[in-house]
Amino acid sequence: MTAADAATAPKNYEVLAELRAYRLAEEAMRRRTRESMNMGENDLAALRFLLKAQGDGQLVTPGMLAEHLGMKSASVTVMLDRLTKSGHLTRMPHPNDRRSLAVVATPGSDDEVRETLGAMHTRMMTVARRLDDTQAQVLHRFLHSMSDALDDAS
Amino acid sequence: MTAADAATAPKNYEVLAELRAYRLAEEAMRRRTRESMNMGENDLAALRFLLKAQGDGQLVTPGMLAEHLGMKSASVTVMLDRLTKSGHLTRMPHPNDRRSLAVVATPGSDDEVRETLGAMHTRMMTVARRLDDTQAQVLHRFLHSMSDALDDAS
DNA sequence: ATCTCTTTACTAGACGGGCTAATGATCTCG
DNA sequence: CGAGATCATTAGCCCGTCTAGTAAAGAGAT
Repeated sequence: MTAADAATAPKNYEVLAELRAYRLAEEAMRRRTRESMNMGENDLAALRFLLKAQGDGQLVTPGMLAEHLGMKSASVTVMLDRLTKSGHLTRMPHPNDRRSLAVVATPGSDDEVRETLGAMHTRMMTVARRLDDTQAQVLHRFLHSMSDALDDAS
Repeated sequence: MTAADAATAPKNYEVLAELRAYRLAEEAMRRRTRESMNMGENDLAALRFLLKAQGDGQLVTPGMLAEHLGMKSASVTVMLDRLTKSGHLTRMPHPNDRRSLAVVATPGSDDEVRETLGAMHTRMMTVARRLDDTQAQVLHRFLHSMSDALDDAS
């Protein structure tokens, strides 16, 4: 494959197609994960957000989840019901504000996510670490430019 | 910020974060588009698929849409109802198979999509075209490796 | 030619997951 | 203390998908 690649110089306009292919691969991975864990897009995102915050020793409230996921506080309530019933998290009293509450992930869900996503993340990290400074620079510029191109207030 | 960037060589492990940032930008763009056109994810994807096929002079049937979008034929029927009512497409008799039908986009929807997505696509194309062969090669390898990393049957 | 199997889109009914509006509890500040 | 803001929750709705079942039409065998 590398021999063929070296022979056929990759045309720059093909990069867009490859970027699209990458996006498709990522979406497929997300779908697999969701299906294997029997939960929706937002449920999984909430769990990831929760685990990350928890790892940083931060307290998460339903309101924070609502803001981060871009959904209404009412919908978050129902989502928490769902995730509580499935045993992924627990509602705990908020230490300072008695109106609010602290959302904490159960130990099991922590393991589950790490197990599912950990290996993949390691593989991606490995790819990234192999880059030398020049290559990292190319990617840095490219990704930034592409992000800007998407922002339409360019 | 750009001055700081030039001074601080981008570390390779930051590339993952930048890739993530790109994904977020893309998702945001998609959401904006959907909201500005008042339609869901699949509706828009169907329209894009339809316009592309139509541009290639190809006939599109509901069954093809079902396969491409990964949804059931029944759901496609309802989607077609929706998109027909919103004036984005029309059902026409299939020339050969009287069981089936041809889905065609209305001229207005063609313009609408091109207008919304065209400028952005041009900007992305411009970024891609600026790459020299070496840079294209770096991106080529990186995107492929990342896609592989996601495929978990590495 | 007709009988059978397959394919195609459609209808009906259910469900999941989001939204809005309204409510009760609690905090905050004049 | 009292008025208004803020937090999670509940109730009721809607949208978009799914499964199951149906009618119409093509394809192939005898």
